[in-house]
Amino acid sequence: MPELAKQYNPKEVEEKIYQWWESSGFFHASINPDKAAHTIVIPPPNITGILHMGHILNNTLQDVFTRWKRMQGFEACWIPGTDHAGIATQNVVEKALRKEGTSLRELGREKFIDRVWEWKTQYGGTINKQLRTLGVSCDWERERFTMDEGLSNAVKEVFVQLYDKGLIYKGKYIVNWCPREQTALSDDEVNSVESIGHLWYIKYAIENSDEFIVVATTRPETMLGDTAIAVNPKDERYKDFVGKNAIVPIAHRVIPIVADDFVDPAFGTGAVKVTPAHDANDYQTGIRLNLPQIIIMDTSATMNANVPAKYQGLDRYECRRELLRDLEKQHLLIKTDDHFHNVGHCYRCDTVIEPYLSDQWFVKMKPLAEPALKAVQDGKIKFYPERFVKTYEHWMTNIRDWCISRQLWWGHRIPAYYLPDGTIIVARNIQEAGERLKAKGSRYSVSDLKQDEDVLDTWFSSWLWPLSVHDWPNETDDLKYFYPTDVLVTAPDIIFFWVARMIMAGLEFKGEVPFRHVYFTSLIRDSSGRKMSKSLGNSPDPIDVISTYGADALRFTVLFLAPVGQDVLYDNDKCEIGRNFANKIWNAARFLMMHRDQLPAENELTIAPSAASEDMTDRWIISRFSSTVRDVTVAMDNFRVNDAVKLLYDFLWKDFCDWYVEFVKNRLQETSDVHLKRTIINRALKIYEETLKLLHPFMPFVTEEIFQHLSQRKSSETIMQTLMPQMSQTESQIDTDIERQMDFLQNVILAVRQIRSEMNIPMSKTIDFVASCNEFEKQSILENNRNSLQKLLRLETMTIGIDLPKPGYAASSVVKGQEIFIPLKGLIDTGIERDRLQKEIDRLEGQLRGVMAKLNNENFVGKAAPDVIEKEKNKQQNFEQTIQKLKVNLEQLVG
RNA sequence: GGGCGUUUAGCUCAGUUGGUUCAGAGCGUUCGCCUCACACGCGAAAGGUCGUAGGUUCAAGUCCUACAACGCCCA
Repeated sequence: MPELAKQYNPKEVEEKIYQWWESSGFFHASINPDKAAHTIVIPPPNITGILHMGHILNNTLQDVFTRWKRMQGFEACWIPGTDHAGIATQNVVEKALRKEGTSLRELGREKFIDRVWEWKTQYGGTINKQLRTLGVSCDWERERFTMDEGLSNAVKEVFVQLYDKGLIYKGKYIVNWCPREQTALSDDEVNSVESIGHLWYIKYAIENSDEFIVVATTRPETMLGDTAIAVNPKDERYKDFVGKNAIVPIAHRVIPIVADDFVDPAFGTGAVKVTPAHDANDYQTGIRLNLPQIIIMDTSATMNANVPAKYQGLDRYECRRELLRDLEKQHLLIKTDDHFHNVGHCYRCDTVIEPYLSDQWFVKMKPLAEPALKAVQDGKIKFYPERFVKTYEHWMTNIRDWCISRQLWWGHRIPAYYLPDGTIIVARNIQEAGERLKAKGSRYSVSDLKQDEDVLDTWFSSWLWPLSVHDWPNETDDLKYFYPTDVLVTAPDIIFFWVARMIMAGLEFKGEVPFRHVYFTSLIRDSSGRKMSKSLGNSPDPIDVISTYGADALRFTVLFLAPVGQDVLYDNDKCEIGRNFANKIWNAARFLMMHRDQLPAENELTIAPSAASEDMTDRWIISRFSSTVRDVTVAMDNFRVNDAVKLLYDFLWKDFCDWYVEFVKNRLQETSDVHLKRTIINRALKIYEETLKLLHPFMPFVTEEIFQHLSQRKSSETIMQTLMPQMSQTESQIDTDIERQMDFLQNVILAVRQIRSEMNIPMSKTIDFVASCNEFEKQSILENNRNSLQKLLRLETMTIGIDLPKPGYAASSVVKGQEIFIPLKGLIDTGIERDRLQKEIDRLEGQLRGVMAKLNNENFVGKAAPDVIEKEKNKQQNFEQTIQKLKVNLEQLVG
């Protein structure tokens, strides 16, 4: 077997291993009646997207869950894929067309869509290639795309079902309009950003009078579409105005002054202009009061023919400037205040949203939301962290209808057909539309039908993802076996966009929740707590990080830094945590294998370690290992990945390397019996290999690489398909007695090291050791580990006994009631030792005071649980005895 | 304005049902080590009134109330 390099080098192993895994089909899951399924569907990234730090955490977690369950004996299936990202993708391709000097209108719908598909095959899905460098164990054979045929069928099916049930309707409605993307957006696709703007106070003349009424507005250009002025009915200032008419300045249109409760008398002047076609609130008022709706802009927010000629063709902001200038000239602009308000921006291109009146399709959400809310409240779906239930409840109880039409070409075309008379036929395809037409007894024929030009919101396909990846509405075997999924791992910012809607879809269309657990990931921020963003340039490229530190290091580090529900302050330097740990694991293997390979390779020497050859440290490490298996399993069952990672880190680094391996070294030196040597090393290797399995889901590459080196493997043998150590089988090996004994031994060693360090006794100088015990058990623990103590502490002589006489001039320590002395031979400054002892006495006396305060308190003795009182009494005794011993030692040092 | 979260060592954060020598870890700092797996390492140390003020309790980092600061979501 080739010797391992001194340092672990991820570059040499990761790509090679991944290719082997993937080409061997280790990631593939298929229906297996002997196993329970564990399914995860990936939150499909956008096909235009590239990997960023957020994906790293999210996908590492999904991989950890998948690998963990796979090694627990589940048929673990992780389904990858991408979504078609209507707006983003259309933008990218349009940009390319512009460069070529053409446009989508010039190409026409069909050719444009061909172009998008072409683009998709050539450039799309970069992210899935990048994800492989992270080591993800997705079943790539099952990769899906939201525009695939199967998924399109699901979309059409759902649209028709909901329409037939009356849950989809078309209506003229005020929507969030992005003038740049030229499409409607749903409420969730609008980011509201607090901005500094102005409040302009404008005078409107009262018809047939010299009076004026002053209104305040943040968007003066919309006055050209005003159809009323509204005041609060209780507002005394304007009582006399209600019922009169005002004249819109510039436009010279006569509009009524009306009373409506929604007007806040404290805002501005208490009189507001009403523009039903360009403001969501005004729209509602307009409906209530039956006001006309005047659309004054076209779809790119350019002023249209409904405004005075002077302003026609101007952009909304140019128009605003022009208009304000004109108002000022006419002395109609009274004042301008600075004003903070929230302005909606497009989540894709950040353009300011224009509320716009247009024909759109909507889903009625209330009937869908009710069962979805209940499923979470009843615990059929659990959220981690749990607090997101509140966020979910709030949104679900205040839900508004979902605008699902988008004025784009790239996406699922709305399966609605129009007759020349405006009748709408909704159908899965044109044939079905024809049948439905015939069933209606219409005088028209199929050739008269014209399909809706618009497409559906991308989320209208994403919300079906857990179903549609298995070709629902077909009741496929895969669907039966793999649905519902087990865990959804996602960022909390899409809880409304996606999580809530998937729950609705699962319940509505399949009658079953789509997943049982939802794990909301942390947000990755930079080291000063700012969100990572392209414009700030504070977002490291994960591919660079992986090539610098290794995928395992990055994975381990983000998990190590990411407790449930807390944001992660990330910096590339922090990857040293993971890199150093990978190297530590590597070197532990290197040590064990070097020793094993030094031994003659006789058959009889490969025998398994037996219980008879175990010493205390063996039993201790087995116990610690078993505790670790239990604690990690419990942590994983509760989705506390961060805990699991820390437990493994501590076990491997501290218990295994710092302590156990050190003892193993001494035991190997101590004996010349190769048989025994082999037994010792094999046992250590066995425990190490089992630990590697526990660690594999978190650091797949380094664990696989070492696993392959540990022994001769068959060509298809991979750690990822081994069975994880099971808590049920190891739990009985937890031995608190042994852990207690080992704790004593460790504390003796720590005490002597402390003396060495504080007395400045270098390791090159040997020292004498005297242990005066008052318990036979502790005496024999020391006796049984004479050799290890001697080597670890570099001891010249060792004297161990019961109630030994104190050496005259010695540093001392009390460990669990047992006295340890290091004779100083007069060479060392006793002042340091005196200070050290005094400090320890002071500390213990402080503790003792605390204990005594409790024990002297009648209330405590009267009310606390008996076992708690007992413990306090024990503490008192221990403290008193230890202090007593330390004091005697201190006095001796003075004398 | 409504909701949610955070506040513990210089920094980043654990601390799950109130009670174990409970005040912890990693990084950083200081001191000592090239100890034959690892300097991406080994050994040791210093460092905190647990945001503030009340309350509940025999007992509060932990539970309750108010307040403050910071952050996120919604309006």
